[in-house]
Amino acid sequence: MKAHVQINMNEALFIRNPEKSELGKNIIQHSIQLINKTGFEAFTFKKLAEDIGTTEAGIYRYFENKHKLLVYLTAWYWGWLEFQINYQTNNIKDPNVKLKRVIKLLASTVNDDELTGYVDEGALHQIVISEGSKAYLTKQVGEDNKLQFFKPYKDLCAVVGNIILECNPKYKYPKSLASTIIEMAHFQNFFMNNLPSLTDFGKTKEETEIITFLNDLVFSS
Amino acid sequence: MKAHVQINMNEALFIRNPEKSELGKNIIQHSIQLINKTGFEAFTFKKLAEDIGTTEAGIYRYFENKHKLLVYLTAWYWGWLEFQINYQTNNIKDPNVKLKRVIKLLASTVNDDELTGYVDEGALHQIVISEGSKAYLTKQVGEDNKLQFFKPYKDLCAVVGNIILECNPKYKYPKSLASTIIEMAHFQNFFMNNLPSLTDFGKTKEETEIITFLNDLVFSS
DNA sequence: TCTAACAAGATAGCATTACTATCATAAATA
DNA sequence: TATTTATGATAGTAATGCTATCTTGTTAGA
Repeated sequence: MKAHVQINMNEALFIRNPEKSELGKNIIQHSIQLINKTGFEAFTFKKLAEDIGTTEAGIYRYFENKHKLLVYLTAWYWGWLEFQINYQTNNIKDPNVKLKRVIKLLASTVNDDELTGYVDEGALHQIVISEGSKAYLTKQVGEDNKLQFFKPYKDLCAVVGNIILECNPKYKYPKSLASTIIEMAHFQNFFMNNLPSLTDFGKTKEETEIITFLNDLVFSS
Repeated sequence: MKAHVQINMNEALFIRNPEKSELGKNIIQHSIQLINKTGFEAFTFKKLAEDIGTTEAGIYRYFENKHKLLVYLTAWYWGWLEFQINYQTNNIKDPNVKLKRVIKLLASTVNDDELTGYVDEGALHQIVISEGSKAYLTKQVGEDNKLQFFKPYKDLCAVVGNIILECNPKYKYPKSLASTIIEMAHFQNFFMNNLPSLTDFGKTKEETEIITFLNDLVFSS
């Protein structure tokens, strides 16, 4: 029997837990595909319902609105990524090697994780790149934060920040550097593919170059 | 007579040039305040029209939709900032001093520029921090880019990238480092004020600390 | 096994958003 | 003076973002 990876989700993000029903899992699965395809602005619950073969009202029984769904998806992704990082670095002693490994995980294309059935991590990774910031770049960020919606993201930053401190206990800005590399792993990827002149990787479009850039940035600091 | 700073705007961003009429200037001025107050999602042309005392149709004669207006505002900001940077660094010889100056300009609260009448740069700076990324994080980024909507942003990155190269001609990632510091000047500010645990400045909330962080990041690279 | 609870489908409806169109009027210009 | 042009006033329409209700099928408890 295969191990089942279960991401612990904040209850306030949904009305009914989507993990616990077929319709719920369909909502997650199809919303990832649809957001990816149309972009978050053009994405509506009506289209999603049509896609799934249910009704708009059906979706609203799970999520209050599309913003909460986006926050759910990104939170799930950060939770999953932290698990990946812990899993893939837990036997590494050298903090420098560890940090390199983390950067690689942050900046690499994600392959679909078989252990998580209905979630397509590759597509979700694309959503986090293109739409992720919209989860917190809102006027309600304060309230959302009080409800702990961004805890998985903050936890991940804390994990990365601590590895940075292990590498250099005197470094003064571990948290800011952690959020910088996490954001930049995604932004440089977006720029490389969409606004290439903002990067130095526009020609090759190789994410290994992003990794090298981030390594250089981090290890000279 | 005072010099008049005029930012050269892409004609494809508007239907009628807002700089050339009272209503147009009102649209710019009031949209900056309203987007700042309500956030871009809740901002509508109807509310803006009520604010100004005109009609929705009146706004549509200037801008096709609110996305174009946002792109216009951010493009204006980048154009203005590049002018500021050129103006405030043109007599500096030492590229290191120059780069420090640029970082300071990028990460400091903007005071309203008297030379630009109807534009409140301070408020606009806040919009660029909170909403700026939404101008390009869309599905139409490719088309918008073909129409040169992001030229002012790219030009600014190029300017910063060149200063980086002056400091260290061997550095391999000047453009990526430039876009990183520009983005981070804004993101660290947003995080500091809204998700403070993602930064190391949450307690003091001093933007001087962001500047120190960015300087450290850049000059160790 | 009967029944209550619940999930989901079906349908309706409503306020707001995101526009487009038309007509009248006032101001600028030729 | 005639005419273009900008604005205001008003209307209308499709899509969006919900909420409500009613029904049916499924599940779980008594």
